Amino acid sequence: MRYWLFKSETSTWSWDQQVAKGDAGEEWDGVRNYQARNFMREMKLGDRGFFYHSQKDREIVGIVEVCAEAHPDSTTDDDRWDCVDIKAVEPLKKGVTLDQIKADGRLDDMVLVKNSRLSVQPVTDAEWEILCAMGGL
DNA sequence: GCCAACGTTGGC
DNA sequence: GCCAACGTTGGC
Repeated sequence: MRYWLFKSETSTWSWDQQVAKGDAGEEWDGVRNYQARNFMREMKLGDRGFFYHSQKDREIVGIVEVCAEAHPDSTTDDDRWDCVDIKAVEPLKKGVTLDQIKADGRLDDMVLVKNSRLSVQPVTDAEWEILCAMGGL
């Protein structure tokens, strides 16, 4: 299984909205970036990811699971854009902020730190372990 | 609200 | 195929 990170601005699509969808999950649509799309195409059922709130909060708030592999994005007719569906698994006991991540030292190579604009990105096994621990899981 | 970084578009 | 112009994202 591989690990990922999904970024969303709170006012656009929040963790609470994701949780409200339950096990049915929801399309991670609206991505119009080739790198992000390519990562979604690599995702497999059961892969897990962090749900990150960008802009105002800037913290990882929960864990999600891929519940549908890449398919056409229903919000556009442009066949270049695919997306996956994800469902909420559990919230972190304590959110992990970008400040904490930058201060840690072990996480300096995270895509979140190096390429802050990429909205869907891979997370390594080591990074996953560290972040789960920081989140109280 | 500003601006740096990045990606995309389109003229040549 | 290069690169200038433009638009968007997201940290600060």
